[in-house]
Amino acid sequence: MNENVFDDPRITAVGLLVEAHAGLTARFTAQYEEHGLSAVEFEVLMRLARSPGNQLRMTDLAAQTSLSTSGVTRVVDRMERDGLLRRRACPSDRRSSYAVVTPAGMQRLDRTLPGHLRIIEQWFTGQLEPDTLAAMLDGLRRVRDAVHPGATAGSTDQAPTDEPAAAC
Amino acid sequence: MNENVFDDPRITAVGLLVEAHAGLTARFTAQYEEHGLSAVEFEVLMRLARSPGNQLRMTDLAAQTSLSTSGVTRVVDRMERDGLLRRRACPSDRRSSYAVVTPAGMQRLDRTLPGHLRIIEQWFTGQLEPDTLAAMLDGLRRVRDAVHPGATAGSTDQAPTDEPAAAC
DNA sequence: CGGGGAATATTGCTGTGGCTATAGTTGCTC
DNA sequence: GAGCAACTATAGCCACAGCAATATTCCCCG
Repeated sequence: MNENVFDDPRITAVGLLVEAHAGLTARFTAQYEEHGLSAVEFEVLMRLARSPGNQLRMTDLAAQTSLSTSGVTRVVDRMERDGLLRRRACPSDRRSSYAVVTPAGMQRLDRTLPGHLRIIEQWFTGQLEPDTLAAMLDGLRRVRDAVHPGATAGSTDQAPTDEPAAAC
Repeated sequence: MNENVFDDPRITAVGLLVEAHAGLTARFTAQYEEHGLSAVEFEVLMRLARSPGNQLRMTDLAAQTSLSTSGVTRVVDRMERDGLLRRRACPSDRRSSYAVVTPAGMQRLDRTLPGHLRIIEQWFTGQLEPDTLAAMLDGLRRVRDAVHPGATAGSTDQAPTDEPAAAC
């Protein structure tokens, strides 16, 4: 039934997009692993490094990545074992703990980023105008927020959004 | 060390892109699962449905998706159990077996595609000109081929590329 | 106070997928 | 024709991540 749906050019576009998406994922993953990182580890490292003090509470880290809280627990376990991260208790709330990037972690990230940039340049150069790229990233971000809210700002109703809560 | 790398606008762009990429993946995955499919299951279904006879050898299916051959074995196991696919022995080569989409599988794909198209439209509409989209998809495909060759054509040196080898 | 509900991190269980070994098949060479 | 290398699919073992349950801590309302 419905044998020729795929002659529809829109369906072909879906195929191309899925294929392209898978290809980009594979490319990124390969580049991460050249530097001994998995995709989620890179994501974690980048999120932490973009945060004040290079640290984030476990819950916030989960909200800002594609991981669940239990996933964050285990990734941080591994990365702590590998010396890229360090756990730090929050003195003002003994439930919370912070994941902090170690110097080794920052160094690893620094080593990984140039190749990453190279992929992106090689990918976009001559294909998109900067304005179009900006618009596309905005569109993507909006789509993302519709599904995974709280990625760009603090996620909980507590307020470590600006400052990590005093000495925390 | 190197505390302020992330003030570099290029680094910000990397962050946005990674975030956008993760967001798009999450959006797609959520839509797949609305219809009881995982991302790889959708990929498999689409690949098979785009192939002549709605079928593909296990090896070729692996080459055209982001899965290994053992991964394909297990996904086909599940989808066969769910009635979306069917295994079919190849009479001319008793090593090979085909995965064929069942009517139920085609129906499932047909039900999933409209929502998928809706996401893509909602995502691109007003953001990109058709020419730019085409150029970007081409660029993505080139990047993909550099890492995961053999995705768009037959992958082995045998020749089921045009016709499924006689009665196969 | 103090008790109940919310929040936080972790652990057990399960499902999934990659890598490697394995068994069966094919084709090529001598 | 026999032997051998390549190919195909699968099974075993491992790593990884989500969901649900759990323990601890916090906060608020009485």
